Amino acid sequence: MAHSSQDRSVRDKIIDVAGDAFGRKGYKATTIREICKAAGVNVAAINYYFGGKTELYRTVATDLIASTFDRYPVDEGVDATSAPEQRLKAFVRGALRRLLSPDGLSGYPGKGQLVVRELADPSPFMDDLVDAFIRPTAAILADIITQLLGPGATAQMIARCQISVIGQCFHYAMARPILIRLAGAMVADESAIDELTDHITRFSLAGIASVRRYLTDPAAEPRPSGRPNGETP
Amino acid sequence: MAHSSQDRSVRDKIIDVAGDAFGRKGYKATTIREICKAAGVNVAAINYYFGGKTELYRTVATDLIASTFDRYPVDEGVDATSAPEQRLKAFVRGALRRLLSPDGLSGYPGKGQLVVRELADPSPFMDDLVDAFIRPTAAILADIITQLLGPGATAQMIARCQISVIGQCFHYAMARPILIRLAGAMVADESAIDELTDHITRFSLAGIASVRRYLTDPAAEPRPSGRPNGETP
DNA sequence: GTCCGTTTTAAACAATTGTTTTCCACGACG
DNA sequence: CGTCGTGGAAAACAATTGTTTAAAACGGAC
Repeated sequence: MAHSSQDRSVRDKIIDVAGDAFGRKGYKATTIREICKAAGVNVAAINYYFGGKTELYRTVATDLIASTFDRYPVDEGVDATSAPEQRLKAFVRGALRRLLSPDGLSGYPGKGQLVVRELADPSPFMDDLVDAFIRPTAAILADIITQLLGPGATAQMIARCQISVIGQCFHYAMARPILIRLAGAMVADESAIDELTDHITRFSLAGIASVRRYLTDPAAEPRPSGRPNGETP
Repeated sequence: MAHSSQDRSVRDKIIDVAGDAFGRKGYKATTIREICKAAGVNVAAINYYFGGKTELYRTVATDLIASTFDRYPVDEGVDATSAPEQRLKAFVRGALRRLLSPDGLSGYPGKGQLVVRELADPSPFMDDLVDAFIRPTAAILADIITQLLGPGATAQMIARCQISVIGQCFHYAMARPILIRLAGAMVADESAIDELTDHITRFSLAGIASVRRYLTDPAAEPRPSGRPNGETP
């Protein structure tokens, strides 16, 4: 029987190396010879173990996303009975961890870029990934925002707030090449992620509250930002 | 003398077709034979007119971004003397137009995807593009946000608010494959862009105001969102 | 009409790609 | 010992790549 016992070392080594290569250069630009050279195995090994380059990529991508969601759960232990503000904060922190942690989905340079590439150039099995990981995650965020917006919120309002929240998180991962050029190296240790979490949560809670006010009273548009010194004329 | 008069038709045809191809499949996966076939020219034409595949790509990418920024200016005619709220709204609308307009930077499917790819896999000349287009744009947004935050805002605060604003805009372009799968087809006509502009501006003005309040009084954290019925106990 | 530079064409080129085939090593089991 | 099957290695394979070459077609100037 094939693929037993210590095959794992070879198989896993290939997956590990391939993740880095696919992440750094993309599917098409990555050659199996380059992967095999880095992994110290023969070119035939990939067809032997995975059946082809395409299947190897599917394995790598699925493994990477699954393990990342496993390591950084969506709700971070804050369940649906908590206050929505707490849940939002946990959600944001989880998203940032998945995206920005050195071992996460946008680790740079390396396998994390694979997810960004997947967005720019979806694989044939993008639908499976969306169903398995994105859709449940989006549902949780929708639930949180629905609570924050209160009754009367339209589906469109909820969707837009969802994107406003998740877009802030994603941008750090998606636009990393730009951000690095604009502001220098990005650090993503635990404390940096915590600070970003605070900012995005604060920003988003206020944004959602503003949308809620608009929902309640569409006539009253937000005032020109709070006065610096709280004197009211 | 080379490249005179009606060369433009051939050259422009190649640029047009190549933009679509590079956008749809990426640089590496796009073959010059495929471009030439679609353009109805010989394979040698690309080396003749552009000097090679790489230079063709550089031409296509630069042309695309430059023409888009030309068509949709950053400030949309609202200059630095206007109220920062107005300027922010104009900035957001401009960004959304550049990104989402059918002839814009993320037209789908087609040449627009090229910009998203550029972020996932920066070309050697990404630096030039950042200097020419991104940096000035970011500076304008930074100026607006600085005004909104008032005196005392740190560079880090400004930068984070910048990303919070632009991240909301970019997400519609970057995550389009996901958004389509989650919510169905995306429309991006003028009225849809206007509605998005209103949402993002409202959301962001409240977010920035909240950061400003935190700047003034770090102890007072935002309350758990406004009460549905304005009764105060 | 003739000439000359420009443009276009078809063919060939060398390099690289993913995949397949063929062969060798080696340990288990009868 | 012999046999067989599994895991791995080199080589060969067919297809495709970007690029170059060399010759033909074109179009105005004189």
